[in-house]
Amino acid sequence: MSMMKDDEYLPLRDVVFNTLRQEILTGKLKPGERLMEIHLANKLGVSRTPIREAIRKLELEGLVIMIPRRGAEVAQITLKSLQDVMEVRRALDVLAIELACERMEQEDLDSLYQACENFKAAVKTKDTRMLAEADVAFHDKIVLSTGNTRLIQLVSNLSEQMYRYRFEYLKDASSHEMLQQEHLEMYQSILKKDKITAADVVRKHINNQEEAIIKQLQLEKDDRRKNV
Amino acid sequence: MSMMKDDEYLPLRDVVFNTLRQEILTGKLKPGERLMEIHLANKLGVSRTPIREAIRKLELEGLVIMIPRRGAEVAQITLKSLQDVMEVRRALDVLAIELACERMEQEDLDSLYQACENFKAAVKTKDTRMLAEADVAFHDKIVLSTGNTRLIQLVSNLSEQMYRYRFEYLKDASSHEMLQQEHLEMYQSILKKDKITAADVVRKHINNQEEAIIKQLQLEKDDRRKNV
DNA sequence: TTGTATTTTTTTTAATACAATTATATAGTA
DNA sequence: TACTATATAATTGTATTAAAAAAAATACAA
Repeated sequence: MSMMKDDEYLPLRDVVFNTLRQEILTGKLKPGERLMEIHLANKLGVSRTPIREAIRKLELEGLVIMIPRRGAEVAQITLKSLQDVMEVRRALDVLAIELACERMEQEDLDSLYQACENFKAAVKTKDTRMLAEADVAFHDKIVLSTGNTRLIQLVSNLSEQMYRYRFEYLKDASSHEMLQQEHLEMYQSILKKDKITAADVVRKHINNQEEAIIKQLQLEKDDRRKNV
Repeated sequence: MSMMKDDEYLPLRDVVFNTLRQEILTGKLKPGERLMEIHLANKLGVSRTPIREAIRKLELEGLVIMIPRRGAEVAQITLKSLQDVMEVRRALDVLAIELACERMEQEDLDSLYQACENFKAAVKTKDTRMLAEADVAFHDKIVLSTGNTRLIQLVSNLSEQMYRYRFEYLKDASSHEMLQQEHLEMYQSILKKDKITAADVVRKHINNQEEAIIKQLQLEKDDRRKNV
């Protein structure tokens, strides 16, 4: 009698997909690094088939670049690609918060306030990982409240991709206070159903992040120049 | 048949991907229809491997729903899914035209005007296929002029998905004049670099389309009720 | 007839085998 | 040395095979 918790079955291709995705987002797999099938298959203890299927999905997500008959490699992080992502994210986050102003129920609002508080607590701990999670949780609540499946999917995708850049940036403690303040402003404007202010805050929020990340990228570049 | 230039080599998986995608978008493959590997492999004269890889990509695009160990089927068209897509598209098309106002060069503007004229010509022919192509061409020019790779990818994806709904709707000749008029207004506002008007026209454009498509969906529903 | 086991078939999943292509190393030549 | 040609190895692309699971068909009992 197998005590079946078999509900949690995930095809190997999806396990591989999630694994590779995570490694790319956190930087374990570096930009430009080649994804060789046999190599990955051995490393993960599976055959090439699920590896290939996972790579197809990563390709469509833009995390991986395919060159026919040469294979896949981790997409580069460039200033341009960052700006492209941010431009789109800004538009979608503005849409999300505008819809949230229309559609959030009292229950959602309470839960959003709680997320604000959680972020505040995370700032105090200075644990980057917790901070990142609290930040994601806050933004997720807004996007989820729109009820728009497509939007939810796209934003979660884009914002996860940003972690390729953002994770480093969150280590800079000087910005934490500001993030916290902006979260509160977002909450308040949604509470007042004030779309215009809400949109402004979001834009400011994204702009700040973009700026901070660009600074980070610049630093890395300088480092490379010095150290190599 | 190897009459294709070696430069234009496309892996079978991509050929299959494009083929299936097109069949879903045009409705040859109907919502809910199962995509069975051996069947498709025989039909397209390839092995199952490229079929599977193509299905993974369609899955990520949202055109196909995967049920583990049961297989893939064509995603359903519902009023909700249409509204979700349109909500996102509206935001991204507004972004695109705003960026176009900033970034279009004289050359691009001329080419956009040409696209307007082409659409006008297509309206006269009353050939739905030509009309659809001319419409896509016009919108593509705007999006491409932004130079934002990510945006280009997302919009092309979303707008193609709309063809699942829109193709039928374009058969309704009564809307053609209006579409043509709206294209011209877009061109003119980009020419004047008038973001606000441009954004308004785009919103109106999308709203009109959404409305028309909803009407179509409603009709189909009524038809089914009567005929079955 | 209805409901439940049991077997068979179909289908997906995963691994493996083979072919085609590209990258790399080596040897020969000017 | 620099360059080309050729052989060799590594890697991707495609097909096939084998295993696992689900669906369908069948048989049997109430």
